[in-house]
Amino acid sequence: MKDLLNNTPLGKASESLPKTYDPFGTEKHWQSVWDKLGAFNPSPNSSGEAFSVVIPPPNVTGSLHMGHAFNTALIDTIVRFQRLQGKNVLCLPGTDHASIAVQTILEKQLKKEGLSIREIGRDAFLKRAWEWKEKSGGNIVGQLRRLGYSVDWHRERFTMDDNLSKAVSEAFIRLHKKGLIYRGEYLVNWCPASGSAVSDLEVEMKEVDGFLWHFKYPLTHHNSGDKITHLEVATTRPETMLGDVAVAVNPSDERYKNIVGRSLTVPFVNREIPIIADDHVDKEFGTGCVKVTPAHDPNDFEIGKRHDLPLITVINKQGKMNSQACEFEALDRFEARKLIIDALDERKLLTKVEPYKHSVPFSDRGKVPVEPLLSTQWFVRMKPLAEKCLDQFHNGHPKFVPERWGKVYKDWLLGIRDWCISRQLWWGHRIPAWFVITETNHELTDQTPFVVAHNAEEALLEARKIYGELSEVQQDNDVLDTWFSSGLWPFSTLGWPNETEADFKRWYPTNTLVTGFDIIFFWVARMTMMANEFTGQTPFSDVYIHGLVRDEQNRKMSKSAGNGIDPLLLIDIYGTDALRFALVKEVAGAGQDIRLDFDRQSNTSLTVEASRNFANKLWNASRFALLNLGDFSFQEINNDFEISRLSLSDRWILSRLMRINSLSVEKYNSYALGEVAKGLYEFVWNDFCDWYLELIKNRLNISDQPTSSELNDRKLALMVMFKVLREILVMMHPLMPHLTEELWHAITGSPEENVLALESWPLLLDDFLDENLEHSFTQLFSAIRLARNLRAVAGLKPSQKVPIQFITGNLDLLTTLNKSKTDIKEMTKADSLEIVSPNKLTKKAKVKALAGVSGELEVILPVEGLVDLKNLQDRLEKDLLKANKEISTLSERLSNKKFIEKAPKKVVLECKAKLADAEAQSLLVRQRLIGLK
RNA sequence: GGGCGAUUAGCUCAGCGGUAGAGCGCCUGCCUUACAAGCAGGAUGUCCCUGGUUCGAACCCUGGAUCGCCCA
Repeated sequence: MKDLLNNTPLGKASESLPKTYDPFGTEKHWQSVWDKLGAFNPSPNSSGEAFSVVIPPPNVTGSLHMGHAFNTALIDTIVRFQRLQGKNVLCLPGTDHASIAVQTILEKQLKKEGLSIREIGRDAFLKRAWEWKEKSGGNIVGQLRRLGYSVDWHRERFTMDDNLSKAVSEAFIRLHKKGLIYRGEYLVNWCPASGSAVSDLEVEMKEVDGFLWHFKYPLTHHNSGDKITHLEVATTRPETMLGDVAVAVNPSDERYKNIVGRSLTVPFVNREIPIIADDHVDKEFGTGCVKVTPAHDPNDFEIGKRHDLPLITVINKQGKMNSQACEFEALDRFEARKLIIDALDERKLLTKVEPYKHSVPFSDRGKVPVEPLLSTQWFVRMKPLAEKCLDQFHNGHPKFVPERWGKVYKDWLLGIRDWCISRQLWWGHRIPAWFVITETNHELTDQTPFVVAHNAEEALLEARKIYGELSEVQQDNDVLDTWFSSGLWPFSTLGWPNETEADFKRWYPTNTLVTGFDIIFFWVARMTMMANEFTGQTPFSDVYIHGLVRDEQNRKMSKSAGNGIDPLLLIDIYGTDALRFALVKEVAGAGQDIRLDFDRQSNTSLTVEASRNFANKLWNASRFALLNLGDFSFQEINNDFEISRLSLSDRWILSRLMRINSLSVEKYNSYALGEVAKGLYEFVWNDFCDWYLELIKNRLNISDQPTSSELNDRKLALMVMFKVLREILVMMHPLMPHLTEELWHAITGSPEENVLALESWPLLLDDFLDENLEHSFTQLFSAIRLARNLRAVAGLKPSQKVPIQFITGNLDLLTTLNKSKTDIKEMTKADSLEIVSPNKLTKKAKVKALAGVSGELEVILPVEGLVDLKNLQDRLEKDLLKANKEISTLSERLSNKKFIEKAPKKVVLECKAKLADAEAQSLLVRQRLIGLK
């Protein structure tokens, strides 16, 4: 760009911009300039109020999807705005190791090669994982860069970096010391596909069509007086019957009152089990008898605890029946189900099979039903952590936008449950606990004691201190839930546990967290809990929750559903700024999901195309400015102008400019980014391009021998145009960073190293605000539209010049129109223009002139015979109908006494004014219609 | 079962007490030397239904319908 400008003769910038905006070279160019300048690498020592954001780290699972692009667009818009506000902004990027997801991918790859992780071993597997991380992480970083993300790449973090891993072990150790981490045998959600426990949050309930099987358990001992010989139970999972340890009934259930305490015999395993009474049993459901399998069902587990029942596991970690399952041993759980049904049927114990819709817990990642399984795992005691957050929340920390998500957050904290943090995986942070195996004869059992430490040496020292010099230790094989490290993200990335780090001191706590509502529990709440525990502060003041990107059929875009759209595909077609603008503009105020249209046949999106067109509009407005610059230097034109010499239209556009400035600041600050985008879109396209640029064309396009006053006015118009344009570019910059940066340099001549990204937000000058003037211009514009409409209705050629008369009895309007006579003439292609009040009209148009009416304004085009007047007549009749309808509704309202009494005066007056307008219009239209006949 | 959200023009969505708006699409004219990725003009709505509050309801409140999400 710079070269083009310098090479043009006479320092003219004209004709240096191509006709359409080509985003591709521009984007690459400015991204590298920003990089080179270190524009987004703040120093903690710089002045300015601190503003910081940590980005939600994408998983290193391959590549980004539209959701990331959306999140990125929002965050980058916010931080770029804050930079323009003069703040010392840190936006810190990074990626997440995503234990389960990555390990799943790698295991699939191994399988293709005919290998398994057991075969290649832990070290070789981890080597592969790191290779994968390098590749995927690099890919993701490349994608984020193409989005124009103004983050500090020098501070890029990965959750398994040394420092962050140290933070993880430190956090674990501290929690353990406080007694908030414990090891226990509990029913966990076992995912047979990934071979690991998963947390409650990683389980998704799905409605499935299944069956409810009813079958009988016979009483073990018959008494002669027994009316009942057996109890009937119902279940959706018959295979668990082998692990049944009781049948429960409601204590108030008359049907079974007498046999509580007796026992039943479980078929196949021939186990004698008690009939117990428990309040939680629903008398109405099925037969009112519930089989109890504490080792395989969370509800039964609770019943088991209450009644001190044994736990019998019958399904193993591979999802197969174990040795407790007698003849069904080694069968897959679903296979066993079938055979057990058959066997029950054979023994005449099966009484009923009914189709039944029920919820089945599925593993998020493995996409298979999870198996509630008894196992020893690590847990975090969450209640104390949650309580701190609830306290903070009551004091307004963090603030949720939109507010309603705060309630979701709070409710979850109120019902908090302990968090299973161990995962039977290899990729991730290995649990910093070492078992003192010498205490249990070199075997790892649930009784083996352990020590918690930062590393093996420390662990060994600790163990020997407690258990004697001969102790040997062995580290726990499992890794931590990925969210454990994500929970530390806002402070581990800034240097914690070293709280004296400059970054930590300068930028913690952070300001805004921007993320989707789907991870409020997973991530947001985990971060607030960890942060309150370890730093004593809520890690961000605001949480801006946005919706999800959905596809054209309203489905959530996801890789697994295969309906994701690669953001780069759209970027390649329309450019980054177009995509970003489209995403931000679609944001609803209330954090709704956004739907992005996309034609998979042609790879096109009308929404993004509209934004691309807007980018082009802005491009061409700048091009227009440059083409008119003539011999002026940028310096001359960018100077302050004399306010007293401004034309009405100058004052008008400056008033509009100030209005959009203040509106934008307000909306940016309240995260109403979509409204900022819409507001600027309208201002640029309608006010600036459609009206202002059109209005000044005749001032710019002066004669060959201009007078000095013409020359001065031309310069003034240029100065105003350039000022408005410059400020538009600053305000638009957070939304379309590349385009605006390019145009900024083009229209200011700034050297490359003075980037718009680091400019200051334009001053808001209240003196320019002029509400009355804006109102006058609204009237002026409708007058022009009226004339144009008349031309169109009459079928006049756009180029055809005609005489035009404006007639109005409204003095204000008359003044307004008279002041802008030249403009009106230009905008309506009038060869002569008369603006008069009705009584000044010398000779009434006797010819069958074209006439249009709007309110108190009449427009007359005295051209006879050029057109068929039928069209015009229809038009007028329609206007009349409309006016009369308005008259009737308005007069009805005004005749309502209560309305006059109770409605605000202002409303009543408005109503009267409107009625007067409508009556005037009706009268004028009728006169015109008569005139036509 | 509990909670949340949505329902407005053909499509995607704004508006949230004072006679319905935008973009896209559609119709009619225009290659008017910034932009055809454009310009000018135009058409289009029981604002899901139902009661109620109010002088006045798309907007607030009852109840309901449909769709979607979260939690159990």
